[in-house]
Amino acid sequence: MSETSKPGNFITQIIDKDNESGKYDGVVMTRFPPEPNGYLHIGHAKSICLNFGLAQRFNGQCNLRFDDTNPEKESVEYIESIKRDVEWLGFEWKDEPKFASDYFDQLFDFAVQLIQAGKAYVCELNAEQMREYRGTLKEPGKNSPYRDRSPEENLAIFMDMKAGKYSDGQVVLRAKIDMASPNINLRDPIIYRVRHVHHHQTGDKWCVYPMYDFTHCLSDALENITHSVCTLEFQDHRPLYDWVLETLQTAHPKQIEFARLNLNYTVTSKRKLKQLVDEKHVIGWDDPRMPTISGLRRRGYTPTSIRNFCERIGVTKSDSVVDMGMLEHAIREDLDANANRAMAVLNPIKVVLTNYPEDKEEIFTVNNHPKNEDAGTREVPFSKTLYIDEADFAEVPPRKWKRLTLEGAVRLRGGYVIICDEAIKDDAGKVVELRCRYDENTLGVNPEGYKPKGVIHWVSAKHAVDATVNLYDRLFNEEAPDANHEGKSFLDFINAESWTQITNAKLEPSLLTSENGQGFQFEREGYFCRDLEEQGMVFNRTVTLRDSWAKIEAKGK
RNA sequence: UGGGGUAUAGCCAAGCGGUAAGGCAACGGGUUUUGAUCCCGUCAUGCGUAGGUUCGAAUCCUGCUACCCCAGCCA
Repeated sequence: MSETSKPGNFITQIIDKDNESGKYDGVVMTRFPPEPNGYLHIGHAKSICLNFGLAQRFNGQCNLRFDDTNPEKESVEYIESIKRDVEWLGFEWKDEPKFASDYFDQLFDFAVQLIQAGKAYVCELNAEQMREYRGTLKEPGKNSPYRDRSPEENLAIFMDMKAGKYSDGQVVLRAKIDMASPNINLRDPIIYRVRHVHHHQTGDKWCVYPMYDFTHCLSDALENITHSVCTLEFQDHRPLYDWVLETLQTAHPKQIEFARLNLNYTVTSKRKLKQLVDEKHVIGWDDPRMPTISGLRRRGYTPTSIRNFCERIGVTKSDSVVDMGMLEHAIREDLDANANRAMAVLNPIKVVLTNYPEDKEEIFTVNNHPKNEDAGTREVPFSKTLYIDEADFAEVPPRKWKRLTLEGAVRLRGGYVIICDEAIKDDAGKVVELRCRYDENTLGVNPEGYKPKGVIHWVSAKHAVDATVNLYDRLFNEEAPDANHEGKSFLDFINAESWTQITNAKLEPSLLTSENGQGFQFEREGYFCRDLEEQGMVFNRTVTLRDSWAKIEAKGK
């Protein structure tokens, strides 16, 4: 049995069985094999956690392998981002990253072997003819007229293909399997095509490139992978995976498929994410609203939270849609336990303490974390003029209101109790300033026989640090933006309010020394992180706090 | 009768013939200088459906239904 307390899944059960039968001598080898044609997203995180997690659990190792057989769509930018994201998630791949293109020579030799064994042939049908000959889902295909060429002739042409004597699309190499197979993948699948394009790793060495089905299984075999874990849509490819390895008599990893991650209120398809970037619906792959690893990182998600999330959603073969609330829970859980608290006023309104001396200043020492004393304390300056949030004052308070109101008292977090005497309004009737009194006997203690119901956050006006704060919300206002909505594309469901920028937020001065990427809880507001890229005071809202007041308020109406 | 898969609560998910774990969400209540956290409690006589086998079935058998994937020289 596996030696870990972490919950298993159907794959760990399979490996447990393999180990019991001594099938792999107990040495488990997995791999994470992205094509470098985009940035990694939360769905990849599931696969990464699974593959690297399996290796850890069974004292094995996991390779990072770039499945780079279609160079037109790929780039080194993507390769670099993928390495960075896997590392950031906290995983270590075995040795150097691998590339399917590292094996192009060997793959070519394997193809030659197939030709010599009469198991592959060069076909000159064009794409359209190929489709016709393939048959349909319900009807068998028919043999290509080129199917019975001699191995000698096939080999000669294949060599010419490699030598560049054919143009793109003119000829392909096909495995000779069964055109009548009910599994379309077995109807003489193409294993090599001619593509006169530059490759980011091999340059201009090749003008023939192997297809996924031929490459993947052999790459796995060459790397001595024991368990090749992939997503459900490859189930139908497994017979082909097995056919290639059996025919070529190589090592034979076991392909196991699991259900890919779907999250509601977002999209997790590289194609759609790329479209969002290319058409500038977002500012880039790392836009904090994107479900990409880099977007989540910039949003303030931690590696721990993403790993916990992946562990919690489980691994099965049933299609499912995980609630975004699960992901949000994971980051709240981590940040609540580990992020320092700070005060930030997002929509400031001025408060003047009429009975507080004009030039007086005090410094309050405040705990950085309500439970974790090791987090230490910080100093928060106090003075006669403060900012509080607009939302924390109501001239006519609703039912169950606990915040500031005319003639009402409220505690300033970490400071005094204040009472509001007057609300000054502008010509439009909007409250622009509050005149309040403070109770000098309430610092750290409650007034005799009385306890204010509410506590609000604040910042000393004189000491406040101006900041830009980005408030993010879900990118789509439809649960299943990719589902079939007649005549509508997922772009039609982009949430216009997914990004709100506040440029006049007031922060407590301790935040001046924060670092890029550092996460905080702005008390009573949510979790925020200092933006990774911007040099100034720019904070991104990672996620709001749970808000039971919103529910009470909604009920009252 | 193309082939391959999957069905357990609003969502995710354990379960592997012995009488439905856990998490998220939701809903009550308690603590609280964050309407946060935390704590306590409620939430499937029911496992897609209809039969069958069995002392006993979510688990085994049979039939049905729904949903997902496959006809790229993409992965």
